[in-house]
Amino acid sequence: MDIATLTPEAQFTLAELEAKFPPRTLSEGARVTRFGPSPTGFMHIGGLYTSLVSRRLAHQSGGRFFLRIEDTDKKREVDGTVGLILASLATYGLSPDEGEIADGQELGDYGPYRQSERKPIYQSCVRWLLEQGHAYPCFASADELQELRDEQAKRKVQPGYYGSWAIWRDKTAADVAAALAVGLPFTVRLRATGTRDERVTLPDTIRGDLEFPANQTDVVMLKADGMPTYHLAHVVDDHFMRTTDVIRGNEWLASYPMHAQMFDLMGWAPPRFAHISPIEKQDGGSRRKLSKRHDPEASVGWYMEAGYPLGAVTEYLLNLIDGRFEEWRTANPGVSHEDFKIELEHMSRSGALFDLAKLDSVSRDVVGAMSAKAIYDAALVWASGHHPDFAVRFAADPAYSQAILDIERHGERPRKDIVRWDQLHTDIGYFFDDRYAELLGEAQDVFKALQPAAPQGLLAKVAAAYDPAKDRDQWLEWLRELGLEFGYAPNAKTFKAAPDQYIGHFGDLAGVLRVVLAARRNTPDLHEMMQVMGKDRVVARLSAATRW
RNA sequence: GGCCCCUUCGUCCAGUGGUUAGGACGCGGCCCUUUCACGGCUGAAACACGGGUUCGAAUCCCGUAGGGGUCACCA
Repeated sequence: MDIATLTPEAQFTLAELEAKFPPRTLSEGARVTRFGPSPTGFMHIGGLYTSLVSRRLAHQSGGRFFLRIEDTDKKREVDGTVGLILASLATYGLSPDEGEIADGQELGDYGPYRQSERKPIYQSCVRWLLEQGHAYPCFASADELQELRDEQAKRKVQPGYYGSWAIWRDKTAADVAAALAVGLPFTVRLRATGTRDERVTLPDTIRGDLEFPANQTDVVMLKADGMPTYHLAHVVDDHFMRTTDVIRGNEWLASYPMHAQMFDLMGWAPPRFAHISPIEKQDGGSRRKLSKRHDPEASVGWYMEAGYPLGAVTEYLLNLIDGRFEEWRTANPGVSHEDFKIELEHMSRSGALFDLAKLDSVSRDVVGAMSAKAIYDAALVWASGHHPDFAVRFAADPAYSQAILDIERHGERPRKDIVRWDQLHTDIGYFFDDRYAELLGEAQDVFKALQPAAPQGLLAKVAAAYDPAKDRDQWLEWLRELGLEFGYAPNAKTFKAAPDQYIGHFGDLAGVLRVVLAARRNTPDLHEMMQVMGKDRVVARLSAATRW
């Protein structure tokens, strides 16, 4: 049998490949990690999660994090996905050190970083395995394989291509030559070496030692189109790309024995493995993986659209990765989350349930720690892409917009009322005159509902006497006295003690001013709000309201 | 079904033989207060179950149950 015809694209000897992709020269303890998405349409939050773990681990150890596009299944590939993956990673500050960084542009010496462009490498390795007798061609058709499985199901034996079920495993060279001669399509399979009672141990960084039966399945390594399966590609790539730590989803746990066997047959030392549990979602009585079909929040794009601050998503994920993050964050407020060192050993073995309420809470804290300028910049970027109307208003007067965001945000206990950028246009819209005008009708209804606790005369007086130079306490005191003249109790307690002697209390008065100035009853501190609005705007709104 | 993984408040984590089982989010109450937000105090809320081992078990062992994964020429 002519092995060369089975691997037509093989070009290298193993020694040549070793020389081409030499071990990396990195400091002791440096980890090389990777993210290997397949471009099938979107970027899953789990991919961001895994990338975050991998990149952190590499960088905090002085190593490297690379991106490898696992596009060996051309049928499933969706155009544009690579761009989406690159953009998602970049957005969250997770761009790789190596690999594809832009359309057609690659960084690093261990490429190409698209598996579809590495066929010669895979086939070279397979050729070697064929030569050693560790692999063989299989001409079984899809139908034949199906019959095999049906038969196995009928006899209630392990399904799969193994042992005596592996019909092409021990065919003669003549049989192979004959099949080849009639142009039958074929795959190349591993000649499994595992015996019945043999066990293999996986020293998992997160889970500790795990034991499995040794692999006995003659798994496909090369598909009929000459592309590698995940199994072969993983082994070959992580060897020649010199990965030290494979961090992947726990759905790969079961196939570890195959991988271990392939590393062994190739004569390579396997990397360290860490199998992480996927983020799950409550579904009725049970939990399941976040799915693209049913859960919009499974997509990284969802968080971008919803206007979650980038740091909020990252910090929430960091919480799931390492429970000590929260404690660290409390002890180090305002410090970049980049400074937190994760430890795989602290990752939970069970899958975490995605909790939106917790994300929101983390987001509140993240935004709370941001400066008005930082919030402005981030929110404007978001608005430009997702809420153009607001973006225009917001960008018109940056100083004004930032002053708005700075209200009650500069002290020891900043406001924590912002969760996502998309709430901004409703929360602070009234500061902008055009938006305020739109809200006026509703505000007047509320105002009227407040009658008789809304004396226009009082508004006129406030407008006439408004002096921005007065500090908060002075102004409040002044207003309190004015309110008293108009029948407002100085505080709720006094009012409650004698409700029939007053038309309301100071809080009601403040409420009236809020409705007039902001077209809503919930606003930040009145005094500070008025300061930011400026005297002209305040007086104009108050004066106009005397005619409501 | 075989193999494998997982199991502490609703959720995310602490806890590695002796704790009133701790924190965070969420929820309730109280306080602060010009509304909202913040903040403070406080409450309800968990060791899946059954056997062992031990003076003593959330912690160790064995079962059981439940959940999840995997058994493709998909990754």
